[in-house]
Amino acid sequence: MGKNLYITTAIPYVNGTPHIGNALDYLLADIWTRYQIQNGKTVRFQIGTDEHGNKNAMKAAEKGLTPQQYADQAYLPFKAMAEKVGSSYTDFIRTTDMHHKAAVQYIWQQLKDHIYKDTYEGWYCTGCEQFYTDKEVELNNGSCPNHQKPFEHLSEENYYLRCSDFSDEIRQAVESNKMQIVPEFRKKELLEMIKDGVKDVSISRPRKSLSWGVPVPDDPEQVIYVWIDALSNYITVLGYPDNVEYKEFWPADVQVVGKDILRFHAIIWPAILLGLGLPLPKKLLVHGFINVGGAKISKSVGNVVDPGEIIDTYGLDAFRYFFSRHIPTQEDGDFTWEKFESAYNNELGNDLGNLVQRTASMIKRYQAGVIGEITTGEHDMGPYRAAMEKFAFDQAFDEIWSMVRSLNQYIEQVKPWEIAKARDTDTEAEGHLAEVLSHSAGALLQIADMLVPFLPATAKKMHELFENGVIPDELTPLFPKIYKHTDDPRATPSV
RNA sequence: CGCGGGGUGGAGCAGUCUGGUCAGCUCGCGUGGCUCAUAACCACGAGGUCGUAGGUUCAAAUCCUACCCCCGCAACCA
Repeated sequence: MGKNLYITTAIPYVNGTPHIGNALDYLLADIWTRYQIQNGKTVRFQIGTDEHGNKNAMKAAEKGLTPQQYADQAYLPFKAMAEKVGSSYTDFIRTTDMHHKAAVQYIWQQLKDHIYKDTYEGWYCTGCEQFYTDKEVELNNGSCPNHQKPFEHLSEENYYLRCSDFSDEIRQAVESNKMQIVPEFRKKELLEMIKDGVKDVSISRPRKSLSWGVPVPDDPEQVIYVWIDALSNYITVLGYPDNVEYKEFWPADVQVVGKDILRFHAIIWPAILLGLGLPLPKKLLVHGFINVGGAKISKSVGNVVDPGEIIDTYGLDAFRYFFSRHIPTQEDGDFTWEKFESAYNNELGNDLGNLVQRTASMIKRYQAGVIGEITTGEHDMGPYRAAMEKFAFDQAFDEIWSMVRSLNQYIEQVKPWEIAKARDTDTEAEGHLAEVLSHSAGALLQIADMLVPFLPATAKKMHELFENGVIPDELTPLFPKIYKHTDDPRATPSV
């Protein structure tokens, strides 16, 4: 049985700071990974950084560093971010790794039959050192907005990858779900895009316009452009080509990508793989963007949300909770501090946290903390698993929460506090009470199991609390109330 | 007529393929209950012409037609 699974995340360009979109990538992949591990699978989970390109070279020059020196520090915040959101990644790849660079050149050579040289013509700004599309030129009335200089019509030599060689194969793979694009509407979008075939893509730049990158083999005047360099990380990180262990993990089971980079992953990347004679990834999970208060996140608007700030204030599990339940996995989602805090206080605090608290507290109060024989929860895991399999994490949470609600209702119905009182007069009450409480503990353990992929720390605390048979002396609330962005209902109303 | 997604009580959504059992869920709001618990939990309730206008049908949120509005994509924009 194929027990080895592989999940990848897009590697961000290090020119810039990690943002919440990167965090979402890491989080989604991590949830899936933890779920699979919980089910006994072996999972490789890759993350990494894209470190070549002009922008990095320019940044480096500004700081008086070599590009490599710059990259050596610029990738660290991304690594820190992945760790901050609790990503249990197994591999971190940098495109400046020696092995990666060598592998990229090897890949180029393998693709030679599909590579040709051609002349690219377009509008160039000498200030930006890059080409602009006709549309952009038109939009800016023919001169570069950054440099106030007219665009020049230039031509340069580029190597091209003949993606068109693979048009039919790619389309067929998408249509048949051999390479499944999730969600379905992204698949439609893509099929529409490639219905007339896929276009060839330029995969190199002259050294003069791209100084920082992997040289094209046998042509020192050309440097490999981002596509082959960055996309191939998904296999080079596994050791491709020399370490045959890669075969145990490739093809990837899931590749997590943002909606903005779907087409690179669904067109160029498959073309590269097909050219190499490698199988295509089984699934591309396309997630949406996160808005803040209904607006796009942008630095100029000043509505940038720092995942670190959320985590430092509310805790890691609270962050993971909101972004996996209230940001739909496959569509755009909306973040506001008010929504976040309300979900934290009401759902995590009241529903789950309080349930754990009241159960533990009753066991302590009525049975000196001794739980007795725990009845395993019997909730039907089918719908939960189905939701997990199709990356409907919000639906998985709905399942978990319906269990939380049921348990609260159950406790309300059987009223353990009354049974406890009845013990003086009723000889059967003692046993009945023990049964009720151990049933509750069992249900909570099952809830904890379902929370493992999402809220690992919370799940662990719940396990520790109930599975040893004895409730520890000190009970600390799982999610203490925090009112920084919403009104505190406990506050004395000002008259 | 570029392509795709969507418009359901104050907010966020499900239901639409396979018409009736649909007007549902969560949050918020109101009333009551309870006291084990993090002012929590439980019950009940108010609130919607299911974007608009036509049509098909015994019956439409669900099918058909037209229109309005929002959003995404439209290939080198990491």
